[in-house]
Amino acid sequence: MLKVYNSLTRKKQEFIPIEPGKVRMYVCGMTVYDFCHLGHARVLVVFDIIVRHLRSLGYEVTYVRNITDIDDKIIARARENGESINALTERFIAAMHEDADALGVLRPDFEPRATESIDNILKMIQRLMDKGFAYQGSNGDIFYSVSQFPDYGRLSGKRVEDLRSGARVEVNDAKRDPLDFVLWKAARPGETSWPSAWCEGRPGWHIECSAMSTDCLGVHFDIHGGGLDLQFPHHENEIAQSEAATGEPFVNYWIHNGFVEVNEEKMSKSLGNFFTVREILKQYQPEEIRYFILSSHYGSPLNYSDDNLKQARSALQRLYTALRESKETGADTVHDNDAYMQRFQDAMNDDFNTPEALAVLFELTRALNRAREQGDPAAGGLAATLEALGGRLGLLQAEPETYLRGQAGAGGQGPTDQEIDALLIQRRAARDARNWAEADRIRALLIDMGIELEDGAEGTRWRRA
RNA sequence: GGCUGGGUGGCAGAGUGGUUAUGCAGCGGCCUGCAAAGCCGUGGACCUCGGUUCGACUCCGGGCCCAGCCUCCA
Repeated sequence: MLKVYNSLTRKKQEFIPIEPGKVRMYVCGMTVYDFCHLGHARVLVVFDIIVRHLRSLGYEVTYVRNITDIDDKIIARARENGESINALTERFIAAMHEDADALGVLRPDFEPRATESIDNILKMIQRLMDKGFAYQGSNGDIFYSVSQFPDYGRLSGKRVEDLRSGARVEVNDAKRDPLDFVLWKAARPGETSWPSAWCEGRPGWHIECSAMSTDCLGVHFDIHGGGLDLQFPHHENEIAQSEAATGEPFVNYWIHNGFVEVNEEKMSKSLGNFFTVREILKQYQPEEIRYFILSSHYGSPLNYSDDNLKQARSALQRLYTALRESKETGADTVHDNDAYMQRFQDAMNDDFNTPEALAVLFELTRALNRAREQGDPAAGGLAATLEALGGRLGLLQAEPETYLRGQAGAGGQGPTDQEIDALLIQRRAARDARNWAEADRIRALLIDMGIELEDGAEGTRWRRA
């Protein structure tokens, strides 16, 4: 039985889809004006494994992840760069896809863009106007009237009165209530805009997700996800808009992933303490980033540090080393590994507990190494199980030797494979001559270059540490 | 100030009312020319103060501390 922590109820609950056997899921994606940083990578990877797990349970999943390709920051950045909005967003959409692909993130089934959803957005705003949930402010903007929606604040656990008295809300005379938010923003001269019944303008941020999600998935769907920072106000506003417009419940399960932190502080653009995926990829292999993300529960903070990435690397090396040895052993007898499969499944069913699932992988690895050393033919089956379960997390799908010899860590420096092979031939000669001093000298040389050796029965193997 | 989540061994990170998490690092052993990898064994923890209980790291209450949201942010 799958259990999911639902932000709406603040409880772990049994997951029951609206339509048996099917899951409809929407995740807030990127605003494309810059490269993805680790925080974005976490969203991509976390919901990727959620989709993978749901599918492994046999659900037919429709996964939608939107792209916000029009907003204030995009407009500002395009202006700074002196390029068109379209050129800017296309560039960063392509970059995002590259990063996601590198991290082994499966593409969503639909990837709607705000600028391609204007009709739906306008229709929804019109419905909100018709039903009295929206009004035009004195500046021409269309606002959502929060006081019309009694449930406002349920998702984020906030009370409307508290929000008003907190009043860190921007002062805007055009609004009737400081809590009201923009649905349609009147365009200033020269800004990208679309015609509407009210004025030339562009969509507010929150409405696009309401329009795109209900368009792709229907007015009522199963899962809505995103970073914890979207819980309020973005997701709160989505609920208010969607439920007011459709008169139906919007979403059954809200899933929010925790932040990536740096030195115990949220990684964010405004703090400037972020690391982009491509920066990190200069130092680490993509799978190491993926492992790092999965090594903590999706809802917990994830502290970014070089040390933690290194730990991810060590862990992956252990897993791949076991796989490499066993593949070469070649044994592939059937073995009853149901216990491991079951424990893995149980872990994932418990609110996608990836650290627990990884622990199962390591226990499997120990069993595998032991079996192999003892010449137990069960090794082949254990290796196959390890690879299969790793695959459910999007891990361990590379050729072990390819991973272990890695290209990263090099970051452009470091010896080439040819240089390494040349040194290994020299060392081999020294060893054959029992010239241990020379052999050890060459080994030390390689270690200095970040290459570790393993002398085995069938020769010497190496990997990049 | 309001609200949310959290404080676990050297580090990372799960979990449980009474039994080994797991990985890295450490220590001892096996293996190895020596290493590495691997295997076997091993030390080490549950912020604090009360309460409930035969028994709490795990449940309840107070305190302290941390992060986050309340403004754009994954």
